Amino acid sequence: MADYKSTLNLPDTGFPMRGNLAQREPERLQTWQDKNLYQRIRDARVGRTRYVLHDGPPYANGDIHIGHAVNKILKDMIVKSRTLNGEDAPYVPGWDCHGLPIEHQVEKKLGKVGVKVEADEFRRACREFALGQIDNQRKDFVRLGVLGDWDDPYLTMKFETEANIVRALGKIIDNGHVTRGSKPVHWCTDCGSALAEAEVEYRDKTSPAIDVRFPAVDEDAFVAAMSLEGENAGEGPISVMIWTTTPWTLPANLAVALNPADEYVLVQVDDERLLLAEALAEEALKRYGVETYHVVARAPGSALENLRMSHPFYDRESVMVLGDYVTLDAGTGAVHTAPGHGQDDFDTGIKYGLEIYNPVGDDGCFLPSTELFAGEHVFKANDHIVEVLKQRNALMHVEKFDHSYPHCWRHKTPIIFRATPQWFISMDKVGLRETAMSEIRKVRWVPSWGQARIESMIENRPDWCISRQRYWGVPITLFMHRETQELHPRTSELIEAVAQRIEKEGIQAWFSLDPKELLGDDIDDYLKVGDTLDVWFDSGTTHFSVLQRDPRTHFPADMYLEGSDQHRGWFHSSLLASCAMHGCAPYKQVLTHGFTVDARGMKMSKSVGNVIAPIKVTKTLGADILRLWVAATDYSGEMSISDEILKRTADSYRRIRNTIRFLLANTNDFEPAEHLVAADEMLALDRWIVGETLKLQNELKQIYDDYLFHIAVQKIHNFCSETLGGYYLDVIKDRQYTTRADSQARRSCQSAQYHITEAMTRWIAPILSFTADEIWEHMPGQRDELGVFIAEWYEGLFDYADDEVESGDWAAIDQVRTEVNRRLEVLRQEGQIGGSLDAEVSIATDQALIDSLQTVGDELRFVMITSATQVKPLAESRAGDAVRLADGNRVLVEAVPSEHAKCVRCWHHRADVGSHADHPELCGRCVENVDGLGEQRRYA
RNA sequence: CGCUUCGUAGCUCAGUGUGAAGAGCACUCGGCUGAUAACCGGGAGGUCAGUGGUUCGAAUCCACUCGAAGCGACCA
Repeated sequence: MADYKSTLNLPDTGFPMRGNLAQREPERLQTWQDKNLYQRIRDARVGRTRYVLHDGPPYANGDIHIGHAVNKILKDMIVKSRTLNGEDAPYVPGWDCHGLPIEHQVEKKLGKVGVKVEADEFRRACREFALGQIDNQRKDFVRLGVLGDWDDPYLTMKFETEANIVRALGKIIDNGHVTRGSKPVHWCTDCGSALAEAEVEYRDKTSPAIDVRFPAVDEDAFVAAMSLEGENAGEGPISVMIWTTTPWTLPANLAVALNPADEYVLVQVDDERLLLAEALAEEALKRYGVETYHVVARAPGSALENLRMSHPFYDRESVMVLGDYVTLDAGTGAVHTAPGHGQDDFDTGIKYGLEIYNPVGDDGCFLPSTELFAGEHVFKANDHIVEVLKQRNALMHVEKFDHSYPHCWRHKTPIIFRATPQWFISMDKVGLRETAMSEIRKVRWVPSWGQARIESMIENRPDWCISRQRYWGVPITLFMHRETQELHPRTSELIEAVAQRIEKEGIQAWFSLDPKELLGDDIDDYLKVGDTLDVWFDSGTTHFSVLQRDPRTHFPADMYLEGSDQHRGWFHSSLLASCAMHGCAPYKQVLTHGFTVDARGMKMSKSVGNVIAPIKVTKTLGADILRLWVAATDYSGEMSISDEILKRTADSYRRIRNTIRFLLANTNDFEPAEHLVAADEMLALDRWIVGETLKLQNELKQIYDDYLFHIAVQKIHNFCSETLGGYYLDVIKDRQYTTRADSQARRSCQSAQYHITEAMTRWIAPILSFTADEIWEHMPGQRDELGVFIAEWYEGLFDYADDEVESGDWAAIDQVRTEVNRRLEVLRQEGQIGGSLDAEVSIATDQALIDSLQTVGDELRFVMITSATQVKPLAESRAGDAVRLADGNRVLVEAVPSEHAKCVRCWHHRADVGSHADHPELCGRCVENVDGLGEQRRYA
């Protein structure tokens, strides 16, 4: 047998089947860095429409986890898809550098400030620590294939940024939003300092639960407010019963709160009358050991507002107030209220104009002015207070009570709520809430429920407390009058003077500042504020410190993109700060992604052991697999990840990779400049596939514009599997391999494959960045060494239009193909044929379909990948066995093994095999292709 | 406990009022050996979380239940 294999044009490529990503991606990263890829993309897009995705700064502490990876990869995909659109989409990464968690880390090493280390040195250590963390995170972000200005990120601790944070505060003060006031904060008496929410953990604690009498000042007023049950209102002193688990807050009591909607009853017990919530009366009285009682009057809580009681052991009054937060879970339905010791109590206090009274000092002991309990530590005072209540006959009952109670996460000791002076950004003083609410409506929220979420938060939130009593933070650079507590009249000017110093020396400039330098003679009257700013203020003002200052960006940003928790975090703080400074939102669009969970939808936690580390994935499967997972997952909800999911992702990666590999292998000898066949000279099927490619490309443009990456992945993958693998590429193999290398028949399908490769490589570039860049190097033709990332959407595709074979005809042919395959499978199972070329088929169908099938004439057999294909009217066959297709046509496929000899070259079974003396094993077509001018094809 | 979001084949996702629920992957059976640790074909697989309702008709709208996640509350 002659060797005809060498006369075939078989696929050949240096593009490997397996990506070996874990090993080869780092090498590719190095080349990107060597050629300064990011900067050169910037240069290439100068003057184009700019699209600024402003990076939400991750906190500079700890290794990156899968959530970081999702966030950065999504950002990168958006930036790259905008670049693909031809836009100038810079990416300036950032880090959030100040704040508590870093202080904790440094404290672990150096010890507490003021004890083992001076504040100045401590801050230096914090700065150094943050820098190390940034380097560590940066290398991991880069490894994920995220392109950005990694050499010059923005850091909230850069001197310049620190100065601008201070200026931002100045601007908000100038605009009249900043106020000073008291606020109850979590206070650890062991730390001697306020705790952030994150430092609080809830643990079980046993407390004394006491029921206390609050005697009515004016009994008649009570009776008058209520409706009588019987003939009279009973007799004896009236007491409102309260229940509390924190006796030590009673010295600060100023009110008793009732639920306005609940029903309260006045109960006659022996010779006194008690006020209780009706729903809790029986249980409470049982607790007091009361057996006989009767209700003498009742009223809803709302009727009792503003009535007055005597404080149980002080000579002052306590007022009846109303609060929706009062519940009937436990107690008496009447809540002892100390505005200085609780959030609800504080809010109520503000509402009723009560003093925010706090008799407790920093050390957790009652202030010297506190009657009866001066100097006692609050928790130790509990017993004393119970004792006093007993003496005054105010105590009705006492028992042990187990409940969950806030504790300091470091000391594991119970903490207290305590009002302290703080700085606030007022929500309503100058209409900040209103501005923010109206700005929210101008922003595009993706998904749309993000809007409702942030609206409800802005609507309900209290004033923003921006002061912290910390070391590692941007200082609140204010001078306050010692007597009047007023800000210095030259505050604006002073802030700018301080900012200029911070610009040169960092925040330490403020802490080291001798106020005299700035204040001169005012020094005696003014106090230098020692508080630092809430870290959310740092990141919340990056629209000012970065977007408005950095020439690489602009304000407002086109996009903020973070996890859904940031509606309370960065989206929120940025909106408020921007509205307070500029009166508008800092972003045009906000995109939210969900959290990563495991295969069962459970959140990842170290203790459960279901954590997947992104860097581990890059080291095993490669960053492109992780990127593909991010892209393929619908980020609007929870994002599941597990080993199986990653394995499936790797499978679908291989499908895409191999499809492109085949395209490259088939165009190995193709030089577009020389061989590209003009559209109107290409075969119909080849023009058709280019048209399909264009259709998909147009869909993808829209899909990328809508940030629906998971839809893009589905479509691209489906295109590879179905349209290409299962149809087009399968059909053209014969022509690709067997026609003459330089024939129009072959160059035509190579041209189509070339167009597809050009287009598809760009499609996947935002997602499979490493792979797309690798493909680019193997693609035919001369191309830019900057690779795929500089490319814009491929313009070489064209619509399909044909007078003979219409688009609908191809669709019809494809439908029939499925029926042919079904029939061939039966023969195969019966052992009658192996490959489909062993068979000859006969298609009996309705006239409409016959017309479609015959548009491609004899070449139908190539489309069906059979040795012979015949079409005939259904009437000439057993019409009853026909199946009905989706379009209504009936079709019956008959198939038999071909009786003809098999051509050793093209494997078709043809009658003319052996008819040529020089090539006894070949069919006529192959003889023509080997020795003659080559066969002509028109359609397929 | 409250608010918000989500729950479609083993996996990732389409479908959001009307033809008997779709795709790819995985699985399974088979083919090819000229994409070969690749490729092609056939097949099986779902009471659309559950229950009840609105409707001629619901995976799709409403209510409740269960499960998950985020945020908040955990308080007297």
